[in-house]
Amino acid sequence: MMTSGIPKTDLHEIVNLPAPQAAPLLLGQRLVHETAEGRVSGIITEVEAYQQDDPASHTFRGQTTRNRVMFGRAGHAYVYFSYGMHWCVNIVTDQEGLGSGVLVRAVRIDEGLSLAWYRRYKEIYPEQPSAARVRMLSNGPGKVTQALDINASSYGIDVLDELSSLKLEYVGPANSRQTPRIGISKGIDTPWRWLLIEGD
DNA sequence: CCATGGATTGTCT
DNA sequence: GACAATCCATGGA
Repeated sequence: MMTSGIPKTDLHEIVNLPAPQAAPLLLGQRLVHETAEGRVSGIITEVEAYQQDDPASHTFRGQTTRNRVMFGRAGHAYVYFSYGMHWCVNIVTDQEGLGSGVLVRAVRIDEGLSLAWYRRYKEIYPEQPSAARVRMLSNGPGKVTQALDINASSYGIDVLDELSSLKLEYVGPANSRQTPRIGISKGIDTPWRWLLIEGD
C-alpha cells in the first residue's frame, strides 16, 4: 500500500477552502472506515460541492437539526438519510458557520473489497468477480455508504483525525473533469460535480 | 443505449 | 402532507 510523503496538513488546507475549490482536490484521496468487521477504504472518484447560497444545498434555508454539522468546523462528516433508504456522506468544508460541504458520490474500493462486496450484495466475494459488478459496487453516494457501512453513527466525526474510525487519507493530486450536479431539481446549471480521470 | 416507476421514511412546510 | 443530494429492475429503441 502506498503512503504519501505529503503532510496531512494538506487535507486541512483543502477542507478549509470553499466547497467548489475543495471538491476537486478531494478526488484521488482515500476515504477509510474501520469497523469491528474490518477496514474498507476507497479512492474518491466523484464529488459534488454544496454551499449555503445554493438552492440545491441542504443548508440553503438555514441551520436545522439534520444539517447542523455542516455549519460546524471543516473536516467533519455530514451524514444524512436520503429517499427513505440510503445514507450519503459529505465532508464539511470552508469556514465555520457557512454551511458548505462536499458530497462523496463515488469511490473505487481500495482495501477490504471482499467485505465491501458482502455488504453490497449479501453474497460471498466470488472467485472471478465481473468487472462490471466491481464498478457498480461503489459508483453512487448510497452505494459508497453501503460498501463502507457509513450511517448515522458516523454523524459529525472528525475525518481529519487519524484516530477516527471514519477518516480521510491524503494520497496526492488528481486530474478531474467537471459537469453539472445530478439528482437535484434546483441549481442544476451550476457545474459543481467533479469526476476523477483515472491516470496511468 | 435511455426512460420510467416503485421502494420507503426522515425532515421540513 | 409533500418531497427528497438514490438505487434497481424493467421495458423499449
